[in-house]
Amino acid sequence: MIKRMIEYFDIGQICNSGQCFRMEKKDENTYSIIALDKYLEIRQEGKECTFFCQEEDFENFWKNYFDLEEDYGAYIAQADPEDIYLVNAAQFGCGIRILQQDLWEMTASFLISQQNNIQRIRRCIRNICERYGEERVNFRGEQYYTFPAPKVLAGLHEDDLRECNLGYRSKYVVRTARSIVNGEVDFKRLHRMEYEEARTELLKLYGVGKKVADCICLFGLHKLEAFPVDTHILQAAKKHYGGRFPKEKYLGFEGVMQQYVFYWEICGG
DNA sequence: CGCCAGGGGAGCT
DNA sequence: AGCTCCCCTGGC
Repeated sequence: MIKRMIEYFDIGQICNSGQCFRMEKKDENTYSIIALDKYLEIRQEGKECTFFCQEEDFENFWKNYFDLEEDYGAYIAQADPEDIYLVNAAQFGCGIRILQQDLWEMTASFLISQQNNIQRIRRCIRNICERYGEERVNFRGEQYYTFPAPKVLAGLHEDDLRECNLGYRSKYVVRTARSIVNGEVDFKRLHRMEYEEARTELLKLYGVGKKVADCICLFGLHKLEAFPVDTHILQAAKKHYGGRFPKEKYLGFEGVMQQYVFYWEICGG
């Protein structure tokens, strides 16, 4: 059990920000998270966070996962003070962090996300994990499941994933898994690429367009300059910016600002 | 029952 | 860059 006082961290906001589909609210102050083969519970009261895990896992994994070394207050402070909308949005979502999640899981998750709502995305992913992931047991003695590796999903038929409620998106996931297994796209090399190059590489995957590629860059490769444009961001841009968000003001951390706008649009107002 | 929207994408012009 | 068509579920 690890206790820390953390600034600009709100596990509830992170859970609702739509970047992680394997985080659940257990009760008012407690959330559970599954990442790789690890299970964590966090309790938060104000700035005081309790991580229910071993010191070693916290230092070697979760600290990085939650991007705790990064100063998000510094990002928020750079919001243009004349941009009242953005200043308010950043304040409203000031506890959000860009999680450092698994590249393959993010790729599959955001393939599933298209023309889909967050609740059903969660259910799709839970179905896939329960059916094709590996079983583990948490510290409470409860079972949980890992996200299946590319080679597992590559061996499936499209209809197998339709049974997981993916609908027409199942062919995207199966074909992409095969592209990774047969080496058409080298996932290990993506981590060493700059944003633009990684994005171009991801766009080669069947079912990955600009929006999904940027989500993968932001959440799976931690490229903070990636700025996914979806329907909500587009609506906000029309309402408040005459059509296009001024992301050139935020070079290098465009994606952080995107999250504040997105979170405001789905949870604010 | 029909309609429509949910963090789009492919394929074409 | 903009258009059409594609296409699955759940809510109304």
